[in-house]
Amino acid sequence: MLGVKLKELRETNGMVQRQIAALLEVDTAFISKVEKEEKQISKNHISRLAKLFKVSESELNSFWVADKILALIEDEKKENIERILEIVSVSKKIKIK
Amino acid sequence: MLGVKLKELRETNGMVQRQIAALLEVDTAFISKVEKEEKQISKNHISRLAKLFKVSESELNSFWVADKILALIEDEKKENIERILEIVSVSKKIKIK
DNA sequence: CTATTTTTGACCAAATAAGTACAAGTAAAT
DNA sequence: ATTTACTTGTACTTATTTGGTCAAAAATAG
Repeated sequence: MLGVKLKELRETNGMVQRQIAALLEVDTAFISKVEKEEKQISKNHISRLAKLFKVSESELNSFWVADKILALIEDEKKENIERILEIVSVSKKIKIK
Repeated sequence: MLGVKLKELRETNGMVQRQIAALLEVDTAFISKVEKEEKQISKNHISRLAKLFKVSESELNSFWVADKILALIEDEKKENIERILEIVSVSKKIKIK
């Protein structure tokens, strides 16, 4: 989710992975894996990326957390996921669209 | 969530922590912390607990995963949690009650 | 062709999470 | 009142995960 989004943002801004890597002070190989959703960036990179691409930091952050959740539930059956999200939303008193 | 549930199950079955600890082959102190939600049991203990208490394994498992998710989102603002769960449910094509 | 960008796989270090050790506390039973 | 069974707090160890590197291979562009 976030990886693909970051790749889109990078490309619409006409940048190459090396430039993103330089900004975050990480290896380009790592950026490649992030964009292919093989690895996740650490949370503290998000604000820099949001500033770079001029997008909402909390929106990027929401995708970051969503990715973590998706990793947690990836082996669960659909019916169980429904139940899990119900437990979470009830516990947090939240209604989901 | 799960810790409290396990404590209730243990008590309605008239058992003490030491017995649960013996079943899972862990320290009794650890069980105490699990019930106080200070630690989480590892996922592979769940089937043994489900059998012991004769409850649905997938229901216990759902609470286990929900606990993980709750830990992930505990610092997020309510509005962001709504957004995050929306992203997850859309991505998994799920409708939440 | 060759130079640059992206991808891959094996590996590593630091952080986090699961679990332990043990002392000390509580409550009940004898 | 003291033994016994059970629970909790703090601090420690161990296992697992995760964020990241390095070198080399594969695409892509010029």
